[in-house]
Amino acid sequence: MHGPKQEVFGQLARIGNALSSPVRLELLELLAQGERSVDQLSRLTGATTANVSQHLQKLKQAGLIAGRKQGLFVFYRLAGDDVVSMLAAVARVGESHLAEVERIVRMYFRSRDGFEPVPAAEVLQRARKGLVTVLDVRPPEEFASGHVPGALNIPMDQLARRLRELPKGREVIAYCRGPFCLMSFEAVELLRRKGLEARRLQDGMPEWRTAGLPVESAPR
Amino acid sequence: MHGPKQEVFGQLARIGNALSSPVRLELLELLAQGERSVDQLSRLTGATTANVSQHLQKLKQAGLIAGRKQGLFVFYRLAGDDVVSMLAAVARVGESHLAEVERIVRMYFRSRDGFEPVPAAEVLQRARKGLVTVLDVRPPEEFASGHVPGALNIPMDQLARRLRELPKGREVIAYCRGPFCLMSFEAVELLRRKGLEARRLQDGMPEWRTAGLPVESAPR
DNA sequence: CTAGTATTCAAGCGACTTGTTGAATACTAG
DNA sequence: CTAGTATTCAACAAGTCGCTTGAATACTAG
Repeated sequence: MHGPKQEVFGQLARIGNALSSPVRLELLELLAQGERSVDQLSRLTGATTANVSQHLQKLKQAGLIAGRKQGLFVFYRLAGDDVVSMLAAVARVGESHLAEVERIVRMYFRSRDGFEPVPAAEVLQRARKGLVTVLDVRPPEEFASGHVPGALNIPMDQLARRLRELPKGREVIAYCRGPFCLMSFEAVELLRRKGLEARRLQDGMPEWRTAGLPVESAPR
Repeated sequence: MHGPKQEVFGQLARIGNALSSPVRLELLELLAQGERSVDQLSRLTGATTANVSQHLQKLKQAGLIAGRKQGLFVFYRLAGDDVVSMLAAVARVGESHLAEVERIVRMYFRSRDGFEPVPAAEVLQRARKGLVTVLDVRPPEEFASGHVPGALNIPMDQLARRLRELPKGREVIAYCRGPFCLMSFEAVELLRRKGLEARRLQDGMPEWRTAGLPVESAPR
């Protein structure tokens, strides 16, 4: 049993294979924020450099990421926006058909934020009118790689002591890396405890970008 | 390094794992046509029953398929339309970023059909006006599970001797299982050799259904 | 050139995956 | 009940995967 169809499926199986490790999924989530070098990724995930390198090779062979060498560093990035869409599709299937995912989401994520997340289009509209403060709680390098126009960047681990930087009396819309990134949930929880009005943006930066919405980035 | 995010990624990795075997991808393609029993699948793929059963278990654990027991048979089906969308997303990534897939598609698929495939919306419109004949070249059971309204079913292996059943002077739009199913390509090639005007429908039945277009199915 | 650093390569080992085989289970027909 | 069939389970060998370790490569700084 072999033919062109089987050959194509054999190739597509390599993509599946690339997606079959939690470590690689995390690497993809990080790369979806912007390009990163091997040891940045190594530090962010806690894995050894060699190990991260091997995982990146595998992702590269599956066509999901591409590398760019600059001096001593190799900067990896997602191969295209379609990769983000694919990951979103996988996440959607997981959320609707894997009981375990549903359970974790309900337990750790939804419990922190009783409110519905705000759709991207609505946020864009209200931000343009100056009605809300958009808050990006990711690390500065990720913010620099691209963020919602006009967003304020206060990394999650500094939010508690930098609350005064937030304009008074305006609702805050927080976002971070994506649907499984806890930071924006934590941000909303913290802000509400401090008496501010806060909600989460639906999904994170990669999805915003893929939806074709405007992205602002810091000059290199 | 572990937390809710890692747990979710661990679960999603099971979906990746399920997609990491060509055999399982083929099973999913077949199940996307409609529900099937284990030994139907075994015969269609040529693998042993036990082997197919094991693969189905894995797909089930990943939440991609669900089984329904009826008498002696267990009929498996896709867990939902989002699974079809996910597979389409994977295929799109493969086609745009894996050189090997591009090569195979160009070599075996595109070479048979120099014409652009027809988008689903256009086919529906023209079929309703009676301007084209929609031809389903899949096996009868798959046709019975759901087909384009008004389509004619002539399985590929019978097409050569049943050409007369096609209405004269009308363009034929052929379709089959999906983008990597050769049958509709072969059908178009055959029809054109015989002097008929023929083109392929963009994608196959599962994508048509998922796009929310009307589906007709035979009474049980 | 040399020293230093980011990345990749290579080897090793335990754990897991794949397909096969043969038996066990679950159901229908009679 | 018995016979027969669809499916699943269990055990096996061959192969692959995943992480670690230590060395090799490729580049910059000086």
